[in-house]
Amino acid sequence: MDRTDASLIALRRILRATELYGRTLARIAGLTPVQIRVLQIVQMHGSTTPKQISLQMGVSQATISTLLDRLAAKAMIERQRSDIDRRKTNIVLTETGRKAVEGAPDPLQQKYVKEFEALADWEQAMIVAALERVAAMLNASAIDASPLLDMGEIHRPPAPEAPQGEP
Amino acid sequence: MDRTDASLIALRRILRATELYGRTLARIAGLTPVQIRVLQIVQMHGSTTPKQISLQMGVSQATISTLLDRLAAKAMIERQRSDIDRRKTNIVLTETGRKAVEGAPDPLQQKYVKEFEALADWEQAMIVAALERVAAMLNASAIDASPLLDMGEIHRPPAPEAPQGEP
DNA sequence: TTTTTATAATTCGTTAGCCTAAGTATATTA
DNA sequence: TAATATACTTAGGCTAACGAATTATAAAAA
Repeated sequence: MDRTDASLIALRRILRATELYGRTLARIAGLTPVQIRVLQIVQMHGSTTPKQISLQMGVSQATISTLLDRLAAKAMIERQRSDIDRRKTNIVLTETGRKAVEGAPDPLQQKYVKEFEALADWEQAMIVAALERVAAMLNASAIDASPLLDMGEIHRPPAPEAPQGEP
Repeated sequence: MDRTDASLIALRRILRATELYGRTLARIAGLTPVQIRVLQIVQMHGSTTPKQISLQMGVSQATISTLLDRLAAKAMIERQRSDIDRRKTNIVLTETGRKAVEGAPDPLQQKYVKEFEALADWEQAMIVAALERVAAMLNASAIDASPLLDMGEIHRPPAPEAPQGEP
């Protein structure tokens, strides 16, 4: 079989696995995959604005707005009007939200990390190199990658109280 | 940085890139990503049933039913009651549908193939090996891979008229 | 053969996610 | 100060997904 095909097939299997598994896990957590993602983003910043979230997720501000409505209704997040620039709203996790996001297993994390860490050193290195190559190829055009870089650092210590963007 | 983190970050970038890019391309084609996926599945089988499609996509039959409604409304597919088992409905592409799915660039294919094929031989081999390893790790539990394997074979010749499943 | 159970597909009602357009409040700049 | 830009929300409309109920048909059991 052609190598291009082989790589595409593997990629598709990866996409499919994460998608299906993400749905399942989200149901368990009582949240949707997207909602979990929002919570994760908020947590990793400690505090963010809707604008920031929408940029990071690649959806419109309006979408985030309603999404935040739902999360607020579940008491997962709180909106706090910024004092510096009163157009802005700081989004922070509530205690409930913090617990939810920490309890909610990350689709990738959960299923993958354990096995990855059991691999031989050279194999880990190879996989990282290959994945990064692929990501670079897919990202080659215009899609901004930097905000996502943060998303890996999930075992970062709980975010501090101090909101960012308002030094 | 930790290698596990590095691999997770790369994976996430891959997921994000395909998701965002898929949306864009779908809009161009006048179809949603999911609709394109359904058309691809139908094309590759030549003819399938809603049940089959739902299994392959991992969604419920009900979802497929409404999805097919929309595709039928756009004259992309046709429903044909099976003569063998009259509970079943065979889904076939119309001429319009065939053109749409062949014209609609596959999100992954389009963006990725060109660069992949420009890589050195050893690098291609390494990437395939790594991706397959990752896919295997993510799939470790029971998600069937076989139907998906087909999805890579997109440059297969146009499906024949003869419906499958009804020899 | 008749009854029961299983399967395939659809319909209905609901929820989530996403978009665009329009509106409000606040900043910035000319 | 007036014009413009930015941040967010609201409203309306679509797609996608689900579970439950329904209909038609097939297969198995009595």
